[in-house]
Amino acid sequence: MHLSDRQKLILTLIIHEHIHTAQPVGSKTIVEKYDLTMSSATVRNEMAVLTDVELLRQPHTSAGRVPTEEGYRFFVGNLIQKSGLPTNTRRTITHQFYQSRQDIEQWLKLAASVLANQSQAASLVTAPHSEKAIFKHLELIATRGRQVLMVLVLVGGEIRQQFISLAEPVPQEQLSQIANQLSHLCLRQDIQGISRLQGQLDPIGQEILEILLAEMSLIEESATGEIYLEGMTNVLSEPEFSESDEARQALHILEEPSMLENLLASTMMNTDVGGIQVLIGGEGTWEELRQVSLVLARYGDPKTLTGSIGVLGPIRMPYDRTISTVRFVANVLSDLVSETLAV
Amino acid sequence: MHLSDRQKLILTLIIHEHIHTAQPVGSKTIVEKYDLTMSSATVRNEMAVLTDVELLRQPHTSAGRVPTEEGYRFFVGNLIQKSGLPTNTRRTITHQFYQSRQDIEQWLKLAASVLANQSQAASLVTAPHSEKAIFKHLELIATRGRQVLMVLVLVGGEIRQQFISLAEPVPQEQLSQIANQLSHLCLRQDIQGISRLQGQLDPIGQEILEILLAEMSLIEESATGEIYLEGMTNVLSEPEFSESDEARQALHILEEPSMLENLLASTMMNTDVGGIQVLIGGEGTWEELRQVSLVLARYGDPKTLTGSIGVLGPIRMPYDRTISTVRFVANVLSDLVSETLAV
DNA sequence: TTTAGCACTCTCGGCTTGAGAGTGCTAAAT
DNA sequence: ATTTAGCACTCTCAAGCCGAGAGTGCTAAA
Repeated sequence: MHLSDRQKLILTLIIHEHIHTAQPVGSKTIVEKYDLTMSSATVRNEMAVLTDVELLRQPHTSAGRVPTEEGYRFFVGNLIQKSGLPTNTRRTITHQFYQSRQDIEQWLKLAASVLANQSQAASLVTAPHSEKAIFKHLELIATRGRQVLMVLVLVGGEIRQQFISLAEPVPQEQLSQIANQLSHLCLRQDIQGISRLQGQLDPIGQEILEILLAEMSLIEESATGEIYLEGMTNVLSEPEFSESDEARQALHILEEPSMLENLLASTMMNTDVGGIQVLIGGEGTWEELRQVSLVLARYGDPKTLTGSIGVLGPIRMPYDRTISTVRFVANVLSDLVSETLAV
Repeated sequence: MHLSDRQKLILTLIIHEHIHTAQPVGSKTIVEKYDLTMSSATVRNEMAVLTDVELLRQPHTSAGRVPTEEGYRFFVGNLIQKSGLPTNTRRTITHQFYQSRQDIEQWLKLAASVLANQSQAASLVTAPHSEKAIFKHLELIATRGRQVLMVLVLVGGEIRQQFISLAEPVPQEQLSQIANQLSHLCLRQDIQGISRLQGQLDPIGQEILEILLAEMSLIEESATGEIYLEGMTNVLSEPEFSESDEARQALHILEEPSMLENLLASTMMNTDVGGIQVLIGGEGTWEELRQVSLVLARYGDPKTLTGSIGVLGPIRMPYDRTISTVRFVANVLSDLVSETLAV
């Protein structure tokens, strides 16, 4: 299907208008609001055509037109390349990142917060995560009796801490020594490498080694890192969600880590770092997302550590703005991650 | 104000009924539903009295009665002592905790999840936090160039990790040595104690000491630990929130950490561990909470480490059930925390 | 090809109306 | 002195009706 320039213009204007009135838009409205040189009748004819090819829809005979999901997709398709963020917005955002604490967790929270505020919608950010767990460093800290705090650092910077309970109390001295020994033996090894050490250590070392291995497989198995959400309430203030049930279902997906991981896994599979995915109205697959759209991106270092960020808002969200924000924040995070965390 | 037993009964029944119909309840209804031995006229007379003392309210002349906030308070007051959780529910919950990973973070997430599911409302859990930061252990892990990962453990078990950037690159060997030295020097010291070490160390040690101090004051300043939320969407499915704005405002408070910390600080001040606070309809102070109630509890070790947990639901929530759940989960957490984290 | 004009359709808010729910009062019954 | 039956009264709510307004599609002229 190919559209004339005029048809594209009209489609764009209708979407644009609908996005911030949340109302069906009529022929007269756009002629007047945008000072078109043609008459409303002409617009009406074009609108009829656009309705035929299912880019527009009329809720009822005598209402204006509303974009269909296909319409939004067309619109977004034309949009996804260009669209930059205003320089001062970029500056504000960058500034916030560089004056926050130099800490990956802070950055991720900040990213979630920036996305939520800029887009006035719900945002999600997953911590960078690598598919392959490679050992970097281990610490053991005695707490009380047999309880020991284990801190495991992976190449790339993922950190897990966990309280473990040993078979018998071990003094801090000895723990440090074991940690040191293991740190050296395991450095830059993956799970296979480390499991080869089994049986070569004293009993306590062996005990810890097993816990270590269990933890590392756990990390490899999980599909994403920690998930940060923000701005759920923003979505609720959109007029189309005053009958809250539609919004509830969508937000519920965000709240349920397993569902969200699924969604991200299946969506981001074929998206590389720097790329943007726009999911409009659930794309026929995700029933619960029928009334919302998702703008998603990957960030990080393609081969090693990646995470996802995204925004969930009403279908009639300001895509240009949202896409550029998401893309920009993804880039900022990519930079920060590769600066700080790389081996 | 003192009520006759019959009045109490009627009040209780009305609240009970209203809680699961979400409708005003009339005299005839309760006589029939609860097989009362008196007639509806009698009930009506009593209802008139209860309305006079503002425990009940009628939305309009010819509707049934609805409890006022005061009414709920009276009801909850009679309730707060007793109310135990069914044994099998207790078992289910305990079971979940003991089969989860032995990790404070997991426990807190689990607590949030249990509360949200059991009460079908929104839950909040703050990580245990002590007002006084006491040093336990320090680790420094080289990552790349001047970037160093610092892991700080406090007595009580709070852990902070942070990437720091030193003036010049330092090899892991030396970092370990510094960490060791500092760990010994600072053991069980508070901020004052540690600041006395200033100037007695080599330049790198000094640099790290300062970051350490900054971090510790940051911890002391913050009012709560990490906050975990869950089940926000549960609240949205309540009928009174189909006009979503009321719910939005309340959920917004949960989403905004500063507001929530405020709320917790001012509410929990005079609640000791094991105690329960029930905030009904914002108690006149919290405008945004007018339409909701909060059931809050403290857990942890009174003198050292405490955190808060709570449930936010519609005013007409099943208080008995919610209170016992919150109390039970608080106790479980207290046990786990004191078992694991104590010095 | 575009546009003016017009008849037509459909929604939406306002209004009315009747049914139903629930009350409060009064007078009789216990 | 309570309790209860009876009844008139009040108010909401859903349904139906109406007219205004918005917007369309078609036709015929420019």
